[in-house]
Amino acid sequence: MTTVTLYQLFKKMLAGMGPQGWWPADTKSEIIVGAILVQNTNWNNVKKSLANVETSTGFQPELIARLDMNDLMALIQPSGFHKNKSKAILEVFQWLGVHDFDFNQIKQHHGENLRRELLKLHGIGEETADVLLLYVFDEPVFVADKYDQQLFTALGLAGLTNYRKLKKRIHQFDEFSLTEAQEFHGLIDEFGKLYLRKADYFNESFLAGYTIKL
DNA sequence: GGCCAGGACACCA
DNA sequence: TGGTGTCATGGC
Repeated sequence: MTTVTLYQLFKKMLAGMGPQGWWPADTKSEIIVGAILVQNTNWNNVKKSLANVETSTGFQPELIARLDMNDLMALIQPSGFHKNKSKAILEVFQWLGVHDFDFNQIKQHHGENLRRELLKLHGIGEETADVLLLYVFDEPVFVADKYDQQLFTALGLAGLTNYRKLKKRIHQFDEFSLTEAQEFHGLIDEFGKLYLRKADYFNESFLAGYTIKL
C-alpha cells in the first residue's frame, strides 16, 4: 500500500492519463449550458442538445437569455429534464445579463458571496455551483461529485456518502493552481467513467493499491 | 427491456 | 441534516 496526499494523487493521475482539457467547450456560455444539461445525464445526450443551442444562438449569452421557454425546451429535449433545465438556463443567463454578461464584473460585484448567489438560482445545486466557479469564474475550487466520492472511498476513506461530507474533508486545496484544479476534476471524472462504474474496475486501474491521506 | 448517466428539488420525519 | 420520489432521454 502506498499513501499519497491529494496533490500527489493529482500528479499520479495526470501522469497516468494525460491532460483531459476540461471543460470541453469553446465559450463560457457553452460551459454553463453544458453544466446544467449534464445533470444526471449522459454526455452523449448533452452533445445533441448543445448542437441545437449552438445552431439557434451561437452561444451568444444575450440570445440565450432572450429565448422563449418553449423554444428552449425543444432545443434541449434530447438531454432530458427539459422543463427543469430550461428554467435553470434562463434563470442563470438572465442573472448574468444584469451585469451585461461580464464575468469579471459579476465576480467583483458578488465577491465572497458568489457561490451563495449561484445556489439561489433554481436548478443550480452545490455541484453545478462549484463547476461554474471552477470553469466559468476561474476559482480553483474542489468539485466533490459522485465520482470523487467513489474514488476517495476506493482510496480508503470512509463515510463520504454525499457532496458536503467530502467537500468538508478537503482542506488543503491551496496548492492547486486554477489550471490544476480544472484538470483534476476532469481527470477524476474521466477516471470514474473508466474504473468506477463497477465495483471491481478500480482494482484493475493504475491506482489500485493506493490510499489517500487528507 | 431494465438500468443508468458528469443532479436538483420538494417533501417528509 | 438526512433519506426518498420525481423529473426525461438515449445508449447499452
